[in-house]
Amino acid sequence: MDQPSPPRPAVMIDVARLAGVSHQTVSRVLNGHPSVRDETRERVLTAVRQLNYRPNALARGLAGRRSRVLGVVSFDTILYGPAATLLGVERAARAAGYGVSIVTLEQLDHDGVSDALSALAEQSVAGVVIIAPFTNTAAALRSLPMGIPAVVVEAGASGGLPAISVDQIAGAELAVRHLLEQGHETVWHVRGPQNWLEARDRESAWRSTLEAAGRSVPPVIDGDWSAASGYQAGLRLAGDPRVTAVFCANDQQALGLLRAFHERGVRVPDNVSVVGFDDIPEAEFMSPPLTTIRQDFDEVGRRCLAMLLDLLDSPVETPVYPRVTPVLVSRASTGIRQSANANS
Amino acid sequence: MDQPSPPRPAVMIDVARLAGVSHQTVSRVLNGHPSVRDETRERVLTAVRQLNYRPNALARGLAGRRSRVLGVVSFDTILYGPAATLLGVERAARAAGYGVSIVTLEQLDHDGVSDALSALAEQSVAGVVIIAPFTNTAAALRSLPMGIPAVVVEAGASGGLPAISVDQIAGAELAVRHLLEQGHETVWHVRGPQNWLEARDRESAWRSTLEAAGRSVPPVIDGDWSAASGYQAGLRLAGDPRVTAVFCANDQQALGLLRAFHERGVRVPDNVSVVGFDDIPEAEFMSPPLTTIRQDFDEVGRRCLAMLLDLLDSPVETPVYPRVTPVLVSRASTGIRQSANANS
DNA sequence: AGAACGATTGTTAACGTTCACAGCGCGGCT
DNA sequence: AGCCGCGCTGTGAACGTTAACAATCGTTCT
Repeated sequence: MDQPSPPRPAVMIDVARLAGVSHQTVSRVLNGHPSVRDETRERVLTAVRQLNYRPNALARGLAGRRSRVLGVVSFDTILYGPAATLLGVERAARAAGYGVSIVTLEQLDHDGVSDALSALAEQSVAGVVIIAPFTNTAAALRSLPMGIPAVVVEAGASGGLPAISVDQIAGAELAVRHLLEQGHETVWHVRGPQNWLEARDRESAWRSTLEAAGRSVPPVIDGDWSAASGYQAGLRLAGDPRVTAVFCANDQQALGLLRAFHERGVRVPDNVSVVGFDDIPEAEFMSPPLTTIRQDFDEVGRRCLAMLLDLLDSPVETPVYPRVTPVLVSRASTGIRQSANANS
Repeated sequence: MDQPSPPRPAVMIDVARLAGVSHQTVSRVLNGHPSVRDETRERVLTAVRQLNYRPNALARGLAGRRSRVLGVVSFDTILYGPAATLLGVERAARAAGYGVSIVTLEQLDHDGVSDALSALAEQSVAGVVIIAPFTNTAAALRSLPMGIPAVVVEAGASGGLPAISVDQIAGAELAVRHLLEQGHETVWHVRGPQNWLEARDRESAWRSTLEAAGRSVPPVIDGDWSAASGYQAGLRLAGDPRVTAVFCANDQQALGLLRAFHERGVRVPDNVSVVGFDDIPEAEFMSPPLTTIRQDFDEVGRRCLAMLLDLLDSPVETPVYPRVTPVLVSRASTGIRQSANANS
């Protein structure tokens, strides 16, 4: 009788019939194959619109080799860094006509990464972006017998896998130099969790920058990215008169540190200057507003995708992309150190 | 010659051959069909392990009807709420054996939602979770001629679509009551962006709770979730002696507000009490630690998924799930109001 | 003029799985 | 004895697309 809007969505053969061509011609038009007459192409496209036809990605993936879907393996998508990177990748992927499937890791060991990758392989994703900047991710990846093209975010020397990274070394240098230039004798450091590569890079750059400037290197304080750990570090540092400048491995830790200082009557930046890392949206509104290192995660996402697409085209050579350079955002939590230089 | 590890992954027919059965029997074993002899099942499973066989999700989706992949339409995955919900949904989905494809909305209008849903439909997802709590999402959804089962997070009366939501009304009531109980004459409100349903709910609950208690309702202050907008609001409220208690629509706004108060010498909670909403991880370490309303996003994610799976089983009746109840987390930003009540 | 060529289109066979149905062997019932 | 039914297994045909090859037509080269 009537089917004003067919309950079953149109498929390629329907379009072909309506346009009076074969299904293969429709396929050619959709994939931009050159040898199709303009008049035919028009006819097909009209039919496509008329039926509101959308090609079935599953069938596409099955028949062809590529699946227009990328996988993303992430860790804690509530953390600012991973979340921002994920968003960047997703945007870039969508712009390039790819869908994005995500898997968040529960455990960080070899099996965790392996399971995640298997799950994605099952969906036959065309490629994978791994946002899991752990020291042991590299090892896990190396031993993976997978044929899927993959790029890694922030994984340092990750077993030969192509990687995109923000230049953590440069960032930490910016932070330490900024503090030294303001007249501080040295800079203390609240580092991030040791199984994160970024944390290690920041710590070692902090150390080497101090050494290069001929300053003493104070003992490092442990942290785990959380504001709570920064708070603990703050309580520990608050009593120490030698502490005039602190570089926190991320902004949340800096927040906790500021809180502890505030409680203990340590004034920032009058008594102690503080620098964070990331430039989370809240940094500008902390008490006082936090000087920090900004990373362009959107750019990271874009480059990741560009790299992955390069890799899909020519799987032989691994493209090399430059590191993304972070910048210093100077706010009220750091100030010129008045005379009274350190102890004496 | 030799193929110690075949370059091409094994498929079902390979398993069948190795186990000495037909491909269909393999399929039955994999899908838990009851009528397979135990001995046969064992033989098949052994072959599966031996070949490291993983079923191809694309082929599965094409042949059967279901595709073991769920779609998630989200908005700003850097915001705490959406990010946490996304994580919750992903975890629950993975536990149920589903993959998750995400699409983040760029624009909030009808076309945006429509495009996102089309993109997911193309991948023939089994169902969709929509984390896009906008006032006009509802309208966009209603006019969507889609056959995909969908559940919506926080969408209030969203055109008959099944929805999971945190009880915003109850949350806002908790906040306002808490402040009134501490002796405040009334409570001011910095609301969220007007196109978010949650913002509207919180505002109207704030209003009605005040009215129910017979208190005057001060003019509402605009905000947009950002700390920056909270800061602006804070500057505006700081000079006003009538302001003794403020309920911010989210924690970021509260952060900005606290910053503005701090700058203007308004002490919290001595002069003004502040309550936020969400209980972001940073809330505990603000200056002072923020009293706020905690939402259990993990629970939201779990229920979302349970609901969607129910819906997949029986598409006829829309299951009804209770709202998730938020709780008050009392911290130092609110305190008992000392005598000196309001102005005069 | 004959043949070979390029442009355009159609035909058939994959891709790897599930679904629908047909078979087989065995026990219990009439 | 024959028949039905049940537990188990196999066979063929989908699903919707792309890849590989064949076919047709008008043109150009020798």
